[in-house]
Amino acid sequence: MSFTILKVQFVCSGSIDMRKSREETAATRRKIVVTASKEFRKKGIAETGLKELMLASGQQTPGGFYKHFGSKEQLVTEAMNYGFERMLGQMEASIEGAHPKEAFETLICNYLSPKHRDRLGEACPLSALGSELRRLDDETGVVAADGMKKFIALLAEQMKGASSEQARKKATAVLSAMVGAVVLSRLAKSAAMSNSILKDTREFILQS
Amino acid sequence: MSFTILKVQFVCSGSIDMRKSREETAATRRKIVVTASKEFRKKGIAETGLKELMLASGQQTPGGFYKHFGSKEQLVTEAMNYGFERMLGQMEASIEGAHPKEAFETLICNYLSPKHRDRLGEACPLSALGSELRRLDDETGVVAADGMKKFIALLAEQMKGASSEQARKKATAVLSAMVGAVVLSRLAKSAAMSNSILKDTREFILQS
DNA sequence: TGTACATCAGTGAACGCGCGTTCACTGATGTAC
DNA sequence: TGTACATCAGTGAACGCGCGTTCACTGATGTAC
Repeated sequence: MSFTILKVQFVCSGSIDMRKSREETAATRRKIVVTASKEFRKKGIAETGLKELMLASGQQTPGGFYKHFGSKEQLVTEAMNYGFERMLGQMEASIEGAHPKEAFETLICNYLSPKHRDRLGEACPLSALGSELRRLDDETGVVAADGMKKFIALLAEQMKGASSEQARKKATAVLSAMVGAVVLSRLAKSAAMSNSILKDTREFILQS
Repeated sequence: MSFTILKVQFVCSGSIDMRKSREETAATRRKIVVTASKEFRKKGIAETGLKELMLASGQQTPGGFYKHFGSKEQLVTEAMNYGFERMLGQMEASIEGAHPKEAFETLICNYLSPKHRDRLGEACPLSALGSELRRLDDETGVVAADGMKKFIALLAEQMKGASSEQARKKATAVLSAMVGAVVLSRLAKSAAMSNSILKDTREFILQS
């Protein structure tokens, strides 16, 4: 048996190590995007400060932020992009190999679930940030609009019975109901009301 | 013919009149609530400053704000209350005397219209502020949740064919689709896409 | 492979700015006689 | 009804605070020889 010690690093209380390896730098950048993506969805974009974000990403001070991004706006764009790709990726994974009808039901039931409602950090950006998205800069707006289009396309693909035009129209309305229901369920003041918004909308869509 | 001049007031460039009559004071307060209600919906709550709000309400400085309200939060609560009452009042007025089926269609078509989408200052607070509402203080949250409940009840009333329980369930899902569609239509980057979101959702609801 | 030096990720303090809020002041309104 | 005085809506400047952003500095990493 043989061990090769590539690197031994002692990290003390204060700031010891300065410049990081390229690998570590890339990891830090990724960490910031992922953390931002979650925090923005949880607390809102304007309400999430860069200092807080850097601390949550394992940094000790906010100053290093601008070694990775040109501005907060740029991070918002990247975080939004990551959020949509992550969500769409998970949705695609959840229906891999399933038949269209079953796949459609899986997508709707996962989206309209208490779990999705409650796990804001991992939630769909459309429902988590909905009304805020229209006020972001152009580039981020395009990212959000593209995410929405891809989501509609994913839903439409599971409607093999209908023509592609009919499928797109129904998928559009279904996504509207999904997003609205999750937004409203997070607004409800009682658990019963909140759950029933999800359930009523689920049944409405699946019976249509 | 006789004229009775009750009051002649010369308003010059600077600040001339100090203390206002009770009537004027009440008018100022009302103006602030109405202005806030519109600006919050247009630009977001965190993004709308008190100084800006006071200027838009005809005041010269922000200092007088606290003669009317204890805090910005209190104004948010009142503005939200006003916004919901106004919207629900207009909706009820729009279907006065109509038969249920026709009334239902009128509500859906007005809500899912380009006019409603574009006139943010007069829009439904649920679609204008949607995802922001869940982060407001408790009192405002209750106002929003009550507004949502009243909206569902108004929709349910127009479904005389179904049992009251069935009506409530369908109304809940229909409101979800309405709110979601308007949020998404404001996110779309092309007019065609935006209009089709409204149209597709309108047809989906009315065919259900 | 070993040494000398440039690079640059992260630190920590500072910057200007606009926010919500406070306050001394003003003077017409409203009240008491 | 007329006069004297207290009230208080609105003014305008100031407050502390946290924000996004900048910058001189540090020292391990990565590069050149």
